[in-house]
Amino acid sequence: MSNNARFAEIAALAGDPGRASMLNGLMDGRALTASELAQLAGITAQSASSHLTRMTDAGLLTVEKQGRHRYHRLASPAVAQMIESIMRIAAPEIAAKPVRTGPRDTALRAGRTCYDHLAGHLGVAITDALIDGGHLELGLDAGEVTESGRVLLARAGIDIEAVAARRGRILCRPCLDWSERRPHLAGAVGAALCSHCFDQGWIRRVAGTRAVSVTPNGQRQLRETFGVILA
Amino acid sequence: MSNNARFAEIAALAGDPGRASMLNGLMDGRALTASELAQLAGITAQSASSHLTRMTDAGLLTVEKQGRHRYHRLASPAVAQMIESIMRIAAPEIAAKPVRTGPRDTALRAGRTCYDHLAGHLGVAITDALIDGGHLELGLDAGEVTESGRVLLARAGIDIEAVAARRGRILCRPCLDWSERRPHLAGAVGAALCSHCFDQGWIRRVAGTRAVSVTPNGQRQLRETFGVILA
DNA sequence: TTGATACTTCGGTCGTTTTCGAAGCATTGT
DNA sequence: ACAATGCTTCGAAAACGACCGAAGTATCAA
Repeated sequence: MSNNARFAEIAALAGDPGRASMLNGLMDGRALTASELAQLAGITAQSASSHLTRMTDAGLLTVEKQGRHRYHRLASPAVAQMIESIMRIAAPEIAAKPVRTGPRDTALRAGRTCYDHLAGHLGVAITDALIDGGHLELGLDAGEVTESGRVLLARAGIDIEAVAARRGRILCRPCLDWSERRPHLAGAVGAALCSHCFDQGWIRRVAGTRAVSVTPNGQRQLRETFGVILA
Repeated sequence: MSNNARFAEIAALAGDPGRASMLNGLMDGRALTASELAQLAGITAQSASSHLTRMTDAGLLTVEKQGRHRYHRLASPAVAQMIESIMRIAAPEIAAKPVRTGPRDTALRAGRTCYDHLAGHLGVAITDALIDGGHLELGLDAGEVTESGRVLLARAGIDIEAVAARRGRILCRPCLDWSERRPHLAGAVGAALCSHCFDQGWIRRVAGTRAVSVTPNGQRQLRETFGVILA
């Protein structure tokens, strides 16, 4: 098949409302069952099954069989990035929201994961705190960790250089998933920060949901390390 | 309309073979007439017209009326990036090609523009030369200009800081358009470099095509400034 | 073994979309 | 004014794909 035909095929897969719902539902990086995805998209299990097969065959999803459940997840970060880039066009009002840089109410009411990094108020609060502290600079479609940010992250135990070496180079970018109306830190650095928070026990998944809760220790650490202020 | 519906609508627009052809045909950043796009996609003018209207309405394209021609171009770099991110999924074998870092044959047979930066052998040769010289580091999905690269570009008259300030921050990334089988420098730095080459008269558009030719002076400058070796 | 749950496959209907011929506008050139 | 060119609108035919009911397979729990 020609490259152009494959291009159209991939885009067409994302271009059905039902499949689009599923893809966006998987944007938090977790694996969902076929039934959950069917319900999410508001279609029957039969239809969902067909859609999921097609998306898996095309390399958009991977599936993991576990008992009588089949867990589906996005096949790669590249797929998540594709979804986000489409969303950027579809919902420009989100992308247009400026990254605020002054101090503000960082109420930490809800946190969630978004593919591989932190989103929700938690994600926004951490991102804001890093920016306020001069550790991070985030533009409309790219970002950079400052020298002080490197020091800070290194002191917290996150090896930016290792992250950079594994991926292409440092990849820092704003994420615009639309449950949050403000950009928050994604990319390799966002992912590293997220897994570090889990590893340190600062945050925990709320069982059965995509939400994360901040542990008491996590609240203290986030405040002391990154200056994240809790409401 | 819900965000999800808009998402699906945008993706579906890219998901038709004819429209996909047109979008990819516009990836070099130039404006093409409706007839040219129709021919490119292999469809009649009527069909093309309908497609172009829809894509323009959806914000994917902008149109400029000039006499009895209507010139269509991608509406924004964000659209180009969306197209590229879809292509990344559709043609993974291109993305998987490693960025070569050793010295090599930098035959400079053909150059073209790709949306807003240089592609073709010219784009690849410049990118390679920058990497070889330690001025640029380019990974799978992000890149960075090194300190020596900043000095080099500044000496050549390209103000990286100004570029960075205009866009979010420095945005350096590999581009994977599929006429070239190797990544080349895109992003804000790639765009700045490209326009600088035009401004300095190092390269010129070949009338009526998307190709650029390197002027004799350009060949000398590129060799002396960036170490680009011409075959 | 029996029944329930999770999911897939089959088959047919129905709505959407793409397509192009034909006709209609607008602009340019003579 | 008239014809030619570039493009759009209209209308109808054809193709495609999404959908769900029904039936089939696999796993789990008694």
